[in-house]
Order: sequence, then C-alpha cells, then structure tokens
Amino acid sequence: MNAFSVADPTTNKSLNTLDDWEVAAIDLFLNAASSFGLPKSYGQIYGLLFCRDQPLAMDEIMKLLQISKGSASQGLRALRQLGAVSSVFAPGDRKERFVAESRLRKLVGGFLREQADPHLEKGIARLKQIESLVKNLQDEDSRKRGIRRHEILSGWHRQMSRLLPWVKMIVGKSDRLPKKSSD
Amino acid sequence: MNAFSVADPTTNKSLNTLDDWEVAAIDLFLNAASSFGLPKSYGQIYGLLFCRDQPLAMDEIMKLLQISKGSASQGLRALRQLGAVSSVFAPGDRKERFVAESRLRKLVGGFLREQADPHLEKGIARLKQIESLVKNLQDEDSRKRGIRRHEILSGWHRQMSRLLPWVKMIVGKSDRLPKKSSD
DNA sequence: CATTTTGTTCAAAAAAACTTGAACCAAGCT
DNA sequence: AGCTTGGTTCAAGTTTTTTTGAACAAAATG
Repeated sequence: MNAFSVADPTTNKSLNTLDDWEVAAIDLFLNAASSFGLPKSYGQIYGLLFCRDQPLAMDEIMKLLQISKGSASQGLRALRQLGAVSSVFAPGDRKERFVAESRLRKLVGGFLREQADPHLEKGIARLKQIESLVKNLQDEDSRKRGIRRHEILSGWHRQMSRLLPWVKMIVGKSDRLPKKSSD
Repeated sequence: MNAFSVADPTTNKSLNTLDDWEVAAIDLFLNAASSFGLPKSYGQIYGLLFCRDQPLAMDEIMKLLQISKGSASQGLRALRQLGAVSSVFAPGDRKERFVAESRLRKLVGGFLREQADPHLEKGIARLKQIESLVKNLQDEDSRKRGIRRHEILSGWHRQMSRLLPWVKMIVGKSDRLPKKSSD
C-alpha cells in the first residue's frame, strides 16, 4: 500500500535522503565506532538515529545507509544490547522503530558494562592461572621473578577496577547540556 | 663469535624457552592488546619483555615468540613510540636490546597521548565541519535539529577532554606496589 | 673493499573482521 | 490454510588488517 511515498513531493524529504551534515555526523560515528573496536556499520546506524528526532524502522535505516538487512539487524541488536538504542512500537503498526540514546552517561555505562567489565572478569581468571603456574616453579630465582610479575599485574588489575567507577562519575557530570528542560 | 651460546648447557635455559607462566602472561597481553585495538603481535612482544628481567634482542624475541623479522621490527618500533618499551645497548655490543616499561602510569600516558589525543583533535575538526554545514541549512526545523545535535556532540567532546587528565591522575596513584625500594 | 651483522621496508600472502543475501521463522491478515 | 510482512540467522563473499620474508640499507669487521 502507498506505492508513491518515495516520490511524493509533499512527504518530508528527510525520510528518504540524508542532509550533508548528517552524512558528516554519521561518518564521525563510523570513525568513533571503529576506534572503540566496534564494527563501522554500528557507528553508522547509531549516527543516523542520533541525527533524527523521529524513530526509524529497519527498512528506512537500510535504505538511508545503503546497508544490507543482515547488517541492520545485527547492528541494531548489538546497539540495543549496549544500551545505545532503544526500540519503540508505533501503536497499531507492526514495525519496530529505533531511537538513539543520547545521554553520554548511559552510553559510557553500557560500553563499560558490556566491554570493559567482562575483560576485567577474564583478567581475574588469567591472573589466578598465572599465580598457580608460578607457584610450581622449582628454580628459586624464576619463581621470585614470576611472583613479582604476578604482583604487578594484580596491581594493574586493581587500578583498572578502581578507575571505571570514576569514569562513570566524571562523565555523568553535566551531561546533555541543560536547555528545553528535560529529565 | 661465540657460536655455542645457544646450545651451551650452562647457559640460563630461559634464554631459549618460555616457562608456562610466561606463555600464559604473553597470552594475557595478546588479548589485552587486541582489546585496545593494537595488533596481537605487539601484545606478545610486550608481554615477553614484561616477563623478563634481562633486556632481549630482536632475534631472541623472534625465536621465543616464533614471529617474523618484520613483525618484530614493526612491533618494537610501535611499542617504543607508545613508550611501552625502551632500548638499551649493552656496551661493546652492536645489538639493540629491549626492556618493557612496567609502570602503568607511563603505559596509560603513552596510550592516551598516541591514541586518544589524536582522536580528540580530529573530533574538533569534524565538529567544525558539521557546524558549518548546519548553518547553511534553509529549513528552519532542520537547522534547529542540526544545531541541537552539534551542541550535544560538543558537550560530549568537552567531557571526554575533561576525563583524560583524571584517568592519568587516578591510574598514577600507588603504581607498581612498593617493595624492594625502587624509584 | 668485501663480508658479516643488525635492522628496516614493503609487496604479497594469510588471517581476521565485516557484510551480504537467501533461506528461514513467526505473526498477522484474508 | 495460504499469503504477506517484519525480522533473524548464518554460510559464503568481500574488505581490512596483520604477518611474512626477501630485498635493501647502514654500520662494523677484517
């Protein structure tokens, strides 16, 4: 139904094309994503949603960014998992539509929760493994050296753990400049 | 000269083989490197040097880690650039030998300087570009939206900039547990 | 100066990461 | 039930990144 919406001149054109500034912003997020170790398409999708006021459906995202169904689906899933997008259902419409989370605090929190915390967890296991291997060393000097290294690594681990809460704190301050009173 | 050192049984065997705990530690660094967006071989090289008290030359690193000349050379260059390893010259020996920096503060500092700071710099340029594109928009509502997004991004940029000094501060505290009085 | 040692460079090979699209599933409609 | 729509999955294809190793350069040796 409604086969004309694409060419209809009365339709908001921003539904079918990207403004230049949007292209630039999307590119910014594309680069940001890869420097955080996330696939570029995640950055593009997030960037597009970030630019828009209205929620977008998957097929609109695919068309605007020229990416495949698979990328869109996987990207949206991952972004939701990170808490970077959330979905809304327009009443009486079966399509799921997406909006970007634009509070830095939330974005950072999600990233730390999904990426940093698991690494720290794995780190604990690895440290234990190293510790037990070191304990079994026969040679006195080698064992001393191994113990020393294990101590250093444990210290690093502790420091990184202490750092993360501070990151959340500091980034939380004065998020999303006040204006047009909201949350 | 000295063609025997490799096979000499009186030589410290750790010059030719890796202990189990060292293998585990190297693997830890391999994983850490890739989660920081650095090639795995950089992590291996750093990890090996981190484990050792004595400086190692490039050919020893190649043999112990079974990596190519090219990887070793490039990895060592990059690690030196990051301030993660430094080189020493044994007097009367033409070989360059390498040691790992093991103060977390220095490692983090180097990483931020080489990786984070450049990104923030580029961010400024991108933000300016977006700002100028937004200014030229004709449609009132679109321009408002663009301006709003630019403000949000500027706020994020500012917050990230404020964060980095704190990271250096916090990580600097009580680095390299005291013991055996050093620095 | 020819040779050996040490280390760099870079094009090509290998490996890893990302994207695609067709097959598939589930839910709503007629 | 059969058809259509919205969405997921995953094997295969593409792109990007990393590694390799042979050719090269520089410096010491004899």
